[in-house]
Amino acid sequence: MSETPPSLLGLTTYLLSKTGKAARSRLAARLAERDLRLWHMAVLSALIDFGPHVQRELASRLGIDRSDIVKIVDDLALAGLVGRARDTADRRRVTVTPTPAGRAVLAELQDDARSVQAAMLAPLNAREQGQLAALLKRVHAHVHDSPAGSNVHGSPAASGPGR
Amino acid sequence: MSETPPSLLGLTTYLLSKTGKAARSRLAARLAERDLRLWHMAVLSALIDFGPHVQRELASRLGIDRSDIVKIVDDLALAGLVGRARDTADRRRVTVTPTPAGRAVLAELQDDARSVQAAMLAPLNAREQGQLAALLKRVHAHVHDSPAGSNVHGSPAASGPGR
DNA sequence: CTCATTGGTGGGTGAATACCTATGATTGGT
DNA sequence: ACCAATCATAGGTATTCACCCACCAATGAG
Repeated sequence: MSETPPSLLGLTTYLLSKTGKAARSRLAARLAERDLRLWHMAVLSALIDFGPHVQRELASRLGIDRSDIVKIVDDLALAGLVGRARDTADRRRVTVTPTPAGRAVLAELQDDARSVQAAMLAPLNAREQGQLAALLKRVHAHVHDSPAGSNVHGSPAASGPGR
Repeated sequence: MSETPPSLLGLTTYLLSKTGKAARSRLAARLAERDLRLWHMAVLSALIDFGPHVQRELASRLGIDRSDIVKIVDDLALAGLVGRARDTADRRRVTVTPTPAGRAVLAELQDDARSVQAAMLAPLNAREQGQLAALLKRVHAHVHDSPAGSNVHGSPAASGPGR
C-alpha cells in the first residue's frame, strides 16, 4: 500500500535516515525490555572497552552532556551494572566501573543487537553484510570528525546535531 | 578525543543508527534554510512521482497520521508549492497538486540532498557509493514491509518504556 | 429522511531528547 | 587564606514528534 516515492529511494541520505531510524527503534525496543535505553548500552560499552572512566570522560567520549550522564550512571548503578566510587586522590571525581553483572548484561545486549541486526539485514548474505558494515564504518568515521560543516574549515562552533 | 567504543562500531545497527541520524539532521538543516522539513520534501516527492493525491492517500502512502498531513500541506500551499482543490465529484475530498514552483523547489531540494550526500559519503568512491545505495535499498525494502515483527522472543509492547 | 461512514481540520497530549543553569563540594594556584 | 576552576548533581526548559480525539461537511445506503 505505502509505496515510497522513487525520488526518495534514489537518495542515499534518505535510505540511511530511514533504515537508521528503524535500526534505532528496534534496538531501543529490545533494550526497553530490560528497562534500558541506548545510552545505557553506550556507556556500558565504553566502560568495558576502555576501562573505568570518570564521568566527565564518559560525557566527552560519548558526546553527551555531563548532566545527562549522571542520570544514566544512576540507572546503571541502581541496576547493579556499574559501581561508583569517589576518587581518593581527587574527591570531586567519581570513577565509574563496570561490575561483573554489567559485563554479563552487556554481552546479552550485544546478543540482542546482533539478533536485531540479523533480522534487519536478512535480505543480505554474509558477504554483503560485511560489505555494508565496512562501508558504514568508513562513513561513520568520516562523519564523526567533520560534524556538520559541508565546507572544509567553516564554522565549527555548532557542536551537536541538535535543533 | 571522543573515541567510540569498538563494541559499538562492530554493530551494524549502531552504525546505521548513527550515520542515519547524521544524514537526517544534515538534510533537515538544509531544508530548514527554506523553512521546510523532511516531511515537506516527502510529500512533494510523492506528489510529483505519483501525481496528485487526495490527502488521505498521502497519509497512508507515507505512513503518517492524516491530521499531520493537513499541516504539512498547509505549509506547502502557503508557500505556493502545491495547490488544493476540492474534488468536484466528492466534495469531502481535497486533491493536492504540485505547482510548477513546487516542481522547481523539489528539484532544488534534491540538489541539496545530493550535496549533503556527497559530503557524507566523501570517503567512498563512486563504485562504493553505488554499492552502499544498492545494499541500503534492499534493506529498506525489507524493513519497510516487516515493520517490527520477527520477534525472536515475544513480548511486543508489554512493558512501558519507563516513566 | 436517517444514519453510519468517510475525509479534512483543529486542538491537544505525552514521551523523548538535548540543552542549559544553579549549587555544593573540592581542588590547585598564588 | 583566598579565588578561580572543576566536577558531580539536581533541577528546569524547549522543541520535536507521533499519536489521538472531537468536530463539521459531505456522501451513500437503506
